[in-house]
Amino acid sequence: MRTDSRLPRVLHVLLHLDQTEDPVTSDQIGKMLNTNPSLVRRTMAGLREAGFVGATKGHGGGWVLAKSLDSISLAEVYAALGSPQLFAVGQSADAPTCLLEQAANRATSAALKAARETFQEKLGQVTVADLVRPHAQEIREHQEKL
Amino acid sequence: MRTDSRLPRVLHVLLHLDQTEDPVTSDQIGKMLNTNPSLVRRTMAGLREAGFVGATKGHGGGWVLAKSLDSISLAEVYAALGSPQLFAVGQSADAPTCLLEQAANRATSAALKAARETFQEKLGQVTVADLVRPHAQEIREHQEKL
DNA sequence: GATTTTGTTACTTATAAAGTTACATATTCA
DNA sequence: TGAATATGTAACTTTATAAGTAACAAAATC
Repeated sequence: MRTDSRLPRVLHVLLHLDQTEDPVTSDQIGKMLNTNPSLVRRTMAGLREAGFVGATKGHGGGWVLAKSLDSISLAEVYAALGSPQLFAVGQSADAPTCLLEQAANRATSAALKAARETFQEKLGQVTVADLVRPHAQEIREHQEKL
Repeated sequence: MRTDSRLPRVLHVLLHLDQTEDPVTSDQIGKMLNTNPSLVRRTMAGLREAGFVGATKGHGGGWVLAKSLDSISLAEVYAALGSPQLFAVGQSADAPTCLLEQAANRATSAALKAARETFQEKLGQVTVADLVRPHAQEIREHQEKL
């Protein structure tokens, strides 16, 4: 598959939405992301369902933030996108009968699982608001060590 | 892209090669992996170049182990495959000019980088021989904590 | 010299996100 | 009310990459 760039893209959108009071149309967002409005609507749908943004139709309509960015973690954004497949690497078969193949799959899965947990942890430690507050995360991590 | 299953596949092959003295042909391996010999040769090429296996041509030829499996870590196997792209998720663009997009990419990359490090660490802690020695890894990890 | 087997190139297929098109539905404005 | 603006959504095409396939030269064995 092509690399899935939805996570950074919607983060980008959320940060922009935070900079204005007015609704931003899918067309405007599409120009920001260098893509088209239909894809924007499709991608943003998950965020709407999660209650992070609202969309209104008609004149003066568009997308607005429905929640403060400091109350949304990156992990929640990823989940709102449907927790897309994280890895390009995976197991060899679903239910191999060969014990050696099972062992190979177990080892691969164990490493991927650990990596996924790290990914989720990292995303969970950061809010969308943190992204535009450089050093905010470092400070937070420093606090955790005390 | 389709899910890359080369890592578990070659691990599977290495474990099988360890169970016999005789060379195993690409055709036989292909049947094991439910694929064809050409793909086997292409996939195994990296392991040959890394010195993990040897291949001989002609009658009675095929693939043999060239190194003990307890001296090969999973990380080395992964590297021998060319360190294939690990993630299906990635950044939005190569060099965005928008600062907010840069921030979104940084956050995404940071989480992926941490996940990759975990993945590599996990692979580095296990040898191929460990895979068929259940509990061996748990014991090793337990030792590390002392 | 016939057979077997690897090494390698070139091409096709499969998969999932991205991208595109189209249109129904809802809202606003004149 | 009717025109214009937007979303919501379905259907389709494009793109990227591993997997899969075919073909054949080179090398080794019988």
